[in-house]
Amino acid sequence: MEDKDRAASSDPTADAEFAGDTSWTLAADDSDGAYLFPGDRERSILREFVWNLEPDQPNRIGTDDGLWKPVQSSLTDSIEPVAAAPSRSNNQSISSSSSEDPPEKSTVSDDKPPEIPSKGKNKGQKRIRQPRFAFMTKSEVDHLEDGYRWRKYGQKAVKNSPFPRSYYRCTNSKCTVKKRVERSSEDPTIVITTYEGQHCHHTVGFPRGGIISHEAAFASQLAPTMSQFYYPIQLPRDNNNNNNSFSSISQPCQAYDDAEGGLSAMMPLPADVSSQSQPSTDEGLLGDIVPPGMRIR
DNA sequence: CGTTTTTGACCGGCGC
DNA sequence: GCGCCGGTCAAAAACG
Repeated sequence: MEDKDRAASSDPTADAEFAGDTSWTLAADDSDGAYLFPGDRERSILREFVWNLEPDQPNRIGTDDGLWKPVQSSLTDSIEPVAAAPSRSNNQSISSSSSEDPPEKSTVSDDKPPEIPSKGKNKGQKRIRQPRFAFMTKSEVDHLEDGYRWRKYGQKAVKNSPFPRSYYRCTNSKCTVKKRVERSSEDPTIVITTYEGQHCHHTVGFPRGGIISHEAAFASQLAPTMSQFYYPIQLPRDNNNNNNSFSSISQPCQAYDDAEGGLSAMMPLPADVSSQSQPSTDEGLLGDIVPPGMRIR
């Protein structure tokens, strides 16, 4: 059916040089101000990925020079990650619900009765999305290196976009973090990366330097704290941004309270990361990372 | 040979 | 109820 998928998934290896030209924009939940995007499509994409982005946010600031500016959403202090589930009627907070599955994702290994031909995953069990956030990266490389290892588990054609969307899962068997990557249909040089969940383990390290990347920090710490970490200056609403809310959404692979480390295996806090990761020479990984609004090139 | 990617099918939610 | 669409599964292929 969906054979349009394989459309033009740009060869990542082709233009490695372009990887140096990488700037990014973050879309977090409104707790720090939402970064809006040049096109409605991207905006809608990110609205879906991100909690609480106003549906009708009128103040989209997409300047001609391509500068995307942080916009204060009208949602002043609803940093509740509860709204992660878009428009569902369930009002339970995601606090302790680790989305779809029990840790091991119960692959086929378990007890899959042969009489169930379909992928009868936990039926009736409503999927509760984990906290997500997305950010945009100007890069020719689709899948940016972030210090974690990902396995691709799916690719779908995106409606109204020539570019497919790729789905990745953290290869750590105990980690349920997912990531999806797609290109902006309006600006093919922009990669929209969305993380869902939080890592409960360290990065595998980088080939050069072993620096924890910004993206990794994104993935593990999620929007509120992270954005504070990255744009301490740009955030006008820092006082509103009580990071306490973060604690409620950061669940380091809860349910994995095993020897692997649990909390102890968590990523360092962004503050720590900040002090040790100035990826000045990592152009091959995430490229030059600049704060939103400081687009390079 | 183990791991990852590819890819068609399936499933569930949502809008009409 | 039906169709669309996003997300996931899983077998097969590709890769190292």
